[in-house]
Amino acid sequence: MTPILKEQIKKFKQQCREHELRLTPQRLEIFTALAMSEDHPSAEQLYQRLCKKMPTLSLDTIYRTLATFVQHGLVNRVDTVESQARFEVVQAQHHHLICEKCKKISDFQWPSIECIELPEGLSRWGKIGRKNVVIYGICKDCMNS
Amino acid sequence: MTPILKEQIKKFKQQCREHELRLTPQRLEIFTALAMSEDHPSAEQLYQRLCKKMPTLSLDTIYRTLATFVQHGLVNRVDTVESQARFEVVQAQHHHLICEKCKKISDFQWPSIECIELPEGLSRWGKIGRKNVVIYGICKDCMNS
DNA sequence: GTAGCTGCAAACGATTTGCACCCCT
DNA sequence: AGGGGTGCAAATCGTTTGCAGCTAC
Repeated sequence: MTPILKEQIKKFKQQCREHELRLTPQRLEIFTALAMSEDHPSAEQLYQRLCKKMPTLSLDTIYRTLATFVQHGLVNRVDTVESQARFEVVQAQHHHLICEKCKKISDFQWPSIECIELPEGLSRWGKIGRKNVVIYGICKDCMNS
Repeated sequence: MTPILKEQIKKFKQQCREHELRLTPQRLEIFTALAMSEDHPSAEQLYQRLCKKMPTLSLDTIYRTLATFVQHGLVNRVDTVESQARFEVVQAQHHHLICEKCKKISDFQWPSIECIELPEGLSRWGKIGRKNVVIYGICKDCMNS
């Protein structure tokens, strides 16, 4: 358990209190598993990772819990063209690299994009919120195989 | 029928020949409807738009046809967090504005992003392909209501 | 104590598939 | 003529929901 993870869990517990969400063992396990994952897992994948440690946990609870977390802004649902939804713990603003072959999603930071001038006329569209860049490509692993 | 649309259809027919896809009335209608749409419709929406003009057309055919088009690179499946997939005819590289309230997807061009330097270290990930920016916000219509 | 959670099972919506017939090439 | 394409209906997959019992607060 890294210090970063500890910090995330501490913050999670606090956020639960703030949002009046009960801190159940299931929620804690689901959040922890998601925070430890680097691969933006689907609900199904989280279920498979957790059922050893918590055999009574049901897939429905994962779906419900993730939906609750997303609603309260603790977790992001990641946009992909896949049929299964993928999730990540909300962290600092970041962007995604998606390998078109193995579909693996990796994160990267790109703070300077916030300073880049958007095309003019965009402000006519409405209120601009967060920018999210997705770069598609082929990851190193897939290039070597 | 605008000249642009005519041109798109001409190109579409040629692409069908190149990819050895049979040019059926259904495929032509589905492609045309999608090319005329500005709103990145779902399969269901296309179905509703087409069943007046072509009452025998089935929803399955739309799904199958769209999948075929995506496979052959004539159509893009657009990333969203919605349960329904959305589609667009492949055009010049462009990016998306998504209204967080009404979920409407609009296009915008941003050619200069290609010239912007990516964060260093990204090339270590693998081969970089296309960049896709999604900006979330609130569109003018939703701000006024 | 009680409202919010959970687990179960059944329902649901989007998409896919097997099959027989059709029609583009 | 023949194989790809279509329409129909049934199956599948991811996800959601109703309900009864449980538990964190």
